[in-house]
Amino acid sequence: MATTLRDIARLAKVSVATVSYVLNGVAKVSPQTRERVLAAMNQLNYYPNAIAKSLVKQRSHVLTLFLQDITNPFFPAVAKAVEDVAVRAGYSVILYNTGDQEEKEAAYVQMALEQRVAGIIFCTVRNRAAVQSALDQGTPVVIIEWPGNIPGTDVVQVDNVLGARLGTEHLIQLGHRRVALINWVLGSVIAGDRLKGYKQALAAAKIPFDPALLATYDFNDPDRDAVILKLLALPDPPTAVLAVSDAIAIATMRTLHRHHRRVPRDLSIVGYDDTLAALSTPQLTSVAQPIYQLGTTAAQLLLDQDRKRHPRRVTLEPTLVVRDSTAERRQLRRQ
Amino acid sequence: MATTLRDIARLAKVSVATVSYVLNGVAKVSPQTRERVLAAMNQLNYYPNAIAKSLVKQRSHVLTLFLQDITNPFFPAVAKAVEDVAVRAGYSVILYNTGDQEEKEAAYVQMALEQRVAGIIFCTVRNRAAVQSALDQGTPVVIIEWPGNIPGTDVVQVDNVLGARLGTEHLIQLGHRRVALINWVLGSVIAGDRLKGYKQALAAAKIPFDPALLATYDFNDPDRDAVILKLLALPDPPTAVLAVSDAIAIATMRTLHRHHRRVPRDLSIVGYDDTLAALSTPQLTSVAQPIYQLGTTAAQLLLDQDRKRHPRRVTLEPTLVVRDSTAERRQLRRQ
DNA sequence: TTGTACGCGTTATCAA
DNA sequence: TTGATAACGCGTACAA
Repeated sequence: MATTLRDIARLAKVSVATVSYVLNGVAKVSPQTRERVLAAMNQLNYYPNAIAKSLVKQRSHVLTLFLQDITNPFFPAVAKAVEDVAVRAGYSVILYNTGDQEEKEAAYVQMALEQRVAGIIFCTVRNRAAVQSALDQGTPVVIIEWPGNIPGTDVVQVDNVLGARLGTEHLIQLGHRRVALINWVLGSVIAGDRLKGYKQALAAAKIPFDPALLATYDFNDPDRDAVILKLLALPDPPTAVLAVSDAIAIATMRTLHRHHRRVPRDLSIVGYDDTLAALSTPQLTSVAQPIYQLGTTAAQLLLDQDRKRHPRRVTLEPTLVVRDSTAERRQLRRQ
Repeated sequence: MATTLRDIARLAKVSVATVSYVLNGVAKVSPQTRERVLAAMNQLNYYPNAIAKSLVKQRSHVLTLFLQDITNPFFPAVAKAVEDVAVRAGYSVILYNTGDQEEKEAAYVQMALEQRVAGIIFCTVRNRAAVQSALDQGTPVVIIEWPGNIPGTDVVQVDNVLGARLGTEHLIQLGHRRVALINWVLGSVIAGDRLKGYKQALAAAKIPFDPALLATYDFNDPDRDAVILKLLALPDPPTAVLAVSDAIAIATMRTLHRHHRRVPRDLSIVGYDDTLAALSTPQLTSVAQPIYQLGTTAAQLLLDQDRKRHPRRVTLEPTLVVRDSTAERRQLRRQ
């Protein structure tokens, strides 16, 4: 059996209250008793029982991080960041992979609430009701990258319009006028914002927007490479591509390779996220998201919530990392 | 305030004990009272308090996973696997990144023990004392990939001798006789086992072992590429390379590329782990580790420990995944 | 089948 | 500066 405050009290010939005082430094304790208590704790190899503490405080020293899938290269850095901040404040972090499934989200929120966790960070959510049930139960919530508004939650996000604009502008500055955008299936706010940034860059350079240069990539589609071939088959094909993730960019490069287009000689490519960018050959130019900072900010907001009660929204800025997958547009032929 | 058993008991006009019974299905409760209680629970939007439950049971429904760095592509799959098994059994998973630092390991073990976690999985450990303190406190421990013996712990590992042998044999079968091994700094049991497997494959093919073909790669060394150039500068240079991780293989490929060696035309390369292998160009042939299975097995062992009390050791087998980075040895010149 | 009462290890509120 | 003691929410002998 683990030793308890009572055991120490007995050994040190004081009351449990006194032991608790020296443990938490909350009340004045005379140096002599303090010493006696510390000695007893040492002798009995005492570990405080966080559970009992939590029962009194009605909150455990545990944060919860919800994400879609830790196996997706975007998330590990978030998890690391949250843990770094949490641990420094004496909190542990529980991780839940929701797989973007509403039922799992609901079930895991339920588990988290039963544990009386000190707060929840959603890095990805679909189930608004689940979020709401956490708020109803009084658990602080921070949401990462969810542009929808849920009153009572803090939000941390990255400026997606700016990111897409940066990537597109870079290509335009290299002389490209036919820039394709390979996006996710439209519908999400993020995909919409990326498109918006892309259009802004075109407009600023007075390049007309051509819907034919818009493609939609879906990893679940067995015929997913068709959209890329379709771009290549255009009468006036793109000389550059902005992909909305490094994974898509790499998949695109592979398809291009198979069809004897060379990067960046024949086509320039910009990725997004800067997670896999350094691994590919050639190394990808990519729009870097401040992923780690996303996590630390979220954790800080969460741990702060008691003090400042108003919902807050923090927007971080992406940056462009130039590597080897982008180059000046080749002049094809003199006219 | 959250609603408690007492609130429900009051509303349903029964005792708290009865409410507890229907909650856990432990004693016979008449259908009528059962219904009344469930209705009351529903009406009051009751969340069981896992903390109070844990205090009684002296164990929380939380597992702990220690790993070096979730940002390293080996670990996310382990984390996912552990979580999948844990959640199915009603457990949550706390994650700690130790960064391979003994002090952090000790501090996090302390935190875990204070939380009275139901068990700890170490996927990476340096600090034997920390492990021991967990065992002393009666917390079940499973260790992944640690060949050292700590009595009282279960161990899950992958056969590293076999893995290195598979990779080397593949290259030998392709006609290569000069196969380099790019290993970590020697000293760890894993590095030793990989070397052993490499030697076994050479011996089986009656190829003499040449220490000049052994290299040590260290990502922290600013001059880390020198070891590769040294291999290339040998009088009789290797035509194939086995690297002990995909990351090293990719770094090697990049260096080769810079020095105008083409893969697999001039050199064949085999990676290890099969984590990044599919991302590179050309895609890497790699020794695949059953990473996910490593995690599920560890979690199952942990959740089982109460029943079977004897320490167990499970060894899983790696497999070879052939892709585009290996090819038959070119006949350089007819003699 | 149901109720009473105690214990789990702390913190916190009083008194002393 | 210390000590008794009542919570905290739940499980569970034991009694009814």
